[in-house]
Amino acid sequence: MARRQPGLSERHRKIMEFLVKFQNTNGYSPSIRQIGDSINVKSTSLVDYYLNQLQEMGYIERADHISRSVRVLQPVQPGFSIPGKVSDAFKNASNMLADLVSIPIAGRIVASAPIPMPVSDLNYYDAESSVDIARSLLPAKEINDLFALEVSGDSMVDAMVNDGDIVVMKKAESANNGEMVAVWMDDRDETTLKYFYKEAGRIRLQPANPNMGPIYVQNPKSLRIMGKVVLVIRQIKSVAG
Amino acid sequence: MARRQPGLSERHRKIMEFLVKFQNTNGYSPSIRQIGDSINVKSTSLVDYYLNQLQEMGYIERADHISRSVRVLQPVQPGFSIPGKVSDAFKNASNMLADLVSIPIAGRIVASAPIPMPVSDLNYYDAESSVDIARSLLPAKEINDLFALEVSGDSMVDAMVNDGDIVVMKKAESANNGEMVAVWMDDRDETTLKYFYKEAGRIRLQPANPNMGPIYVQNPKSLRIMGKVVLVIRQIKSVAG
DNA sequence: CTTGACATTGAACATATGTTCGTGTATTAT
DNA sequence: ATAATACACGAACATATGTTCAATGTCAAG
Repeated sequence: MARRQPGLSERHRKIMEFLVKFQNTNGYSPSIRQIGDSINVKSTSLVDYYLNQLQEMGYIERADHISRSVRVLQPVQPGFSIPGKVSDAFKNASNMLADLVSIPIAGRIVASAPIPMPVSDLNYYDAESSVDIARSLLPAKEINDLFALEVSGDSMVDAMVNDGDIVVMKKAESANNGEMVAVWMDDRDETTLKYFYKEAGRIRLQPANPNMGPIYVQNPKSLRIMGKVVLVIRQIKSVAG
Repeated sequence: MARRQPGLSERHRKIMEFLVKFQNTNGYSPSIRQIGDSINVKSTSLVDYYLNQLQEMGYIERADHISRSVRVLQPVQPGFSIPGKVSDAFKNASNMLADLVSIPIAGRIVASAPIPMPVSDLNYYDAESSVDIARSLLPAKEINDLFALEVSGDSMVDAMVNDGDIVVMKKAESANNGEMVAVWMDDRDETTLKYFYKEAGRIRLQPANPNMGPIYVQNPKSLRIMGKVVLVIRQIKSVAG
């Protein structure tokens, strides 16, 4: 069977090069078909195929169903590798541009109420307030579906989260083992932040604070996952008891 | 007949602001309808109308019939307008410099050892490792003397700081009441993070966790303040018990 | 040679998105 | 008031653009 070489093929490189060039020239990204033209491929599906690969390899990022949403994350070194200085400069240039991500603060998170979700699926942008985060602090991909909440009250201390902290989360309705999630528990009528573990016949919610015991939930339906926690930020502003 | 005010209306400003923000967040431009949403306008034609005006005034540029092709040419200054050159300089300066601050990670912070301080006073910029922080997250002034430490072990849980967290601190040998400091306590032989309060005849060290009691230190000399804590960052990487 | 993973094609499809147009409502100069 | 201009709405439209699928080609390992 045919094996694919690891890394980038010639086509991959050409696409990356084209993306950068096009973006540089026009200020926006090319469409699938335009990318196809650049490598003499007439079928859009093949381009899609390549783009998916590039995305999986972390070179680009794109938003589903959104026109011209391809972004170059990682510049590709042309052909061979270029000695240090030059490629460093390259890298910096691209860093400068893409490094800040602005995340809307959707509201406050309190133990006694479900968490507010950003209005509509879209990245709604009602000024309001937002936090700027360096992209390097975020888990690489998927900058979409991120939103932030400000923690209100001391009820999350067992999650190692304090009053005033800012929690950056990603929208989600399910979670994998070991991920920290914001969940609403029907039977307790409260929202908490816990590490999520699906075990035989039950779900274990483990507090971040290693000194505290887990909570077990037998009925998965009494649990509503609101999102995955991605980042917690605490700005010390000289306060506290 | 109705005359239009020269310059930008409130809506124009909002649109410009939205364009920049959206572009910053998503890496591509918004669609006409998304722009509409941002200013609570349901008709796409009106947005088109505004965009044409902005284009004529030279603030943006767009390509006919091409999705999400709006580019911001000239940033809008809040309030009044600043003459050309100056605002250009402004733009560049604020974009390139003001946004990101790179802070060196000086080492690890453990309860059982004094904290490592950055070599030499200079903000040495030697690869090693560093964290990028949006300037907006830092207490405005004095970006100098900042350094970061990675927390090792669970010994800081009563400071609401967990294993793996990154603590950004500012060099200091004294502190004001209410500031969170990293201190080395001679008699206990350990480093901790606590809120600092100088009281009559003693010093009170208050843990961040509101459920825990303070520590009192009678002899100020047995206490060495290493720095003030400015920011705590926790990246959730899907782990834990 | 056969097989199965990879590569490619072309076409159909769904919808996201810019454009146009007819109409309606303010605002203000004359 | 009248008229001209600016602002606003929403629907209809055309098409630009991403997605999907079935079919076919390719090539190296078994």
